[in-house]
Amino acid sequence: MEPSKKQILQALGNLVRQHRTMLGLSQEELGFRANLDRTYISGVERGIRNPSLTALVSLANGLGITVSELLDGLEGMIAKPNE
Amino acid sequence: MEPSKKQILQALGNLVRQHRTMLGLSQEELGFRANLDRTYISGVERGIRNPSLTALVSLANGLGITVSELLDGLEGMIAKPNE
DNA sequence: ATGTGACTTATAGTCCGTG
DNA sequence: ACACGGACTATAAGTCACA
Repeated sequence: MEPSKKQILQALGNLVRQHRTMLGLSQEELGFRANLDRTYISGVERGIRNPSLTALVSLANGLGITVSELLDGLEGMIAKPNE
Repeated sequence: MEPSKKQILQALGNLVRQHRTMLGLSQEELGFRANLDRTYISGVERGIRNPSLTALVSLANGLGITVSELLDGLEGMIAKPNE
């Protein structure tokens, strides 16, 4: 089964928020570190933004991790009804 | 030092091509598996496309790996003049 | 089988605000 | 500190014909 776009983006949002709060950062602070707009971070965490690879690298950078680390476990976070 | 957009996209292109050829797939076959146009795959491998997260997931899917696995080592592939 | 240029439509990403 | 919206510009998505 192909994961839906919505599922993918929500999984990303959860991962970003998880990492951000683990570091005790505000969305604003992460935005500053990642060179991305505050409202954009908000959109990513809410699962309504679909960042480009370069934006993902910026995000990971702001979180002090690699993009591979940021996305680790993403597919596993997607609910699989029956498999 | 912040990696440039060009460096990031070329690193991705190398990774995709690496994985694809390792599987003995043509761009066309990968395109079919990933539900992406053949010429889009070509653009990604040449580093002139900046795929969204959802496109990256499609690509990884077509390669039979996770998006984290696909992007593993990306930052390390970027030349670091002096560090 | 692939590289490439061109093209239209969708959306990434920014900036201004509000509660 | 964050969710959310409107409006905007830059760029990604997706496809095509041709070398």
